[in-house]
Amino acid sequence: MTASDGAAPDLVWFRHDLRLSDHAALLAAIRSRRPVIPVYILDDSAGDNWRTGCAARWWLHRSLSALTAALEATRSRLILRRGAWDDILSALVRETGAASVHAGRLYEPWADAKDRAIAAALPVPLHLHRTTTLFDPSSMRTRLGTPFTGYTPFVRACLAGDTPAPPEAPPKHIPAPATWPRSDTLTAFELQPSDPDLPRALAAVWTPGEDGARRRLATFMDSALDHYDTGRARLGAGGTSMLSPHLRWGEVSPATVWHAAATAAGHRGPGLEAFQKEMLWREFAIHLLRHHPDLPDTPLRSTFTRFPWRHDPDDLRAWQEGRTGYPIVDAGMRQLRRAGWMHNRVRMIVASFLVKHLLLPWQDGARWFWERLVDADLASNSASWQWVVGLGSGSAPYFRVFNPVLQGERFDADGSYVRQYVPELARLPDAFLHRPWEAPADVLKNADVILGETYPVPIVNHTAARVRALDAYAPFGRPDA
DNA sequence: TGAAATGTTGGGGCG
DNA sequence: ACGCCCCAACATTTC
Repeated sequence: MTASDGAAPDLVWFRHDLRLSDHAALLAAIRSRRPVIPVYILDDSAGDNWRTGCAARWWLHRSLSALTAALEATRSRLILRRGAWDDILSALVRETGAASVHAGRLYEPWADAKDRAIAAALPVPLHLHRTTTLFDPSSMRTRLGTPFTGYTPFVRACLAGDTPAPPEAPPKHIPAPATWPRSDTLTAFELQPSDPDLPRALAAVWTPGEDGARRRLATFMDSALDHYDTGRARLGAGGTSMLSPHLRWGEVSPATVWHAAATAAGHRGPGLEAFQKEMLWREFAIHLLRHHPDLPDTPLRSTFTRFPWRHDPDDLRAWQEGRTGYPIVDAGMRQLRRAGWMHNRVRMIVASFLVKHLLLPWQDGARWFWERLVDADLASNSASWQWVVGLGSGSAPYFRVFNPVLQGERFDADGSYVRQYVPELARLPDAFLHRPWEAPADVLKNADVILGETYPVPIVNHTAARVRALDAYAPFGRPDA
């Protein structure tokens, strides 16, 4: 028997912070010197109409499994429950006689009201901690006291303030309660995708959980960080950190990543600076969502609610399934389906293609990404789509239309990315890989490509689509006009 | 974190 | 030697 046995426990409610290291809520509970009961509650109604997508649910399943194992290694447990957050928490407090609840704060539009309601309903205090961001997205303000609208001033403010606090080590010991409440099984969460092939494809790329995150971070530090400023343009694996899903689920804290990078980059070079600025895009998106609750659905420029989006289910489906006839677009969309992830450069290319070449609503693209990305995050996803359409201040101007051929040739010059995800084009020579419709008949024949049969003819002509997009967007003008 | 059209410059071929 | 044209390379502007 330890001193803590029999005392009222604290609940540590895990949400978007599925880790033991640098976890402010967990550490606060341990410092209270009470027994700790770690809890995860699956509430499918919590995200309003943004229920966790299928790829992200796969990730969550694996991450919860990893967190359970990590807690059991410290002789603790993870209590799983399915149901409404407030109901389950009230029940758990009642069952366990908990003295308080500690959790990481969320910044989604619905989170505040929900947490306030929970706090009001609970007979014990709900303590919220910052576990998912480097800076506090609520308190950051311009000199005028207004929220930031542009990325650059936001970055200046981040870098002018105190550097993020260094991460804290994981607890060596998590005091256990005398008795554990009952737990659902992970299987009962029904997080596995209906497509039986998806888990194998995802598992080939990803290792969800804190250990997987730590390995991914270490690999990135060793191999790519120093040249990140130029190397991230490479579309094949190895140029980027691929930490986004680990950060999304909080398997590693942003402070851990930030400080690891700053320490590992032996010389403070452009690689480190570029990487930290990417992390600040993530913070900026959270800041934006914090102050624009309708960011996921509603254009930041209200005039765009009247934009004449086309409605063409066939074109939308061709885009989703990666058969637009533009190899770089199709490669990206197929990487999304197979790996639950896409290189950021390609996200911009395919997004531009949807909203410019096809004139289809960005909300449809955002929804598809939401369903298919393992790193699907409401803030980053929404902000990025708005950025591509040209809706935020400082975002892409309306006349910026990516040419998928030039982008492919510039960033996938050796064709390895397209060949990996569009294997039916693999035997085309580099000169025609990104423009198969221009290949002479004998070149196509030698590569076993039959346009319109083994690979689609482009669903739109680039030049015509570009003109159409410029005509459609011009009346809506510049983003900051 | 564009692309395409248009403008400018300078070298080389050629009559 | 000269003017002319072509065109690549680069810069500027326009969408």
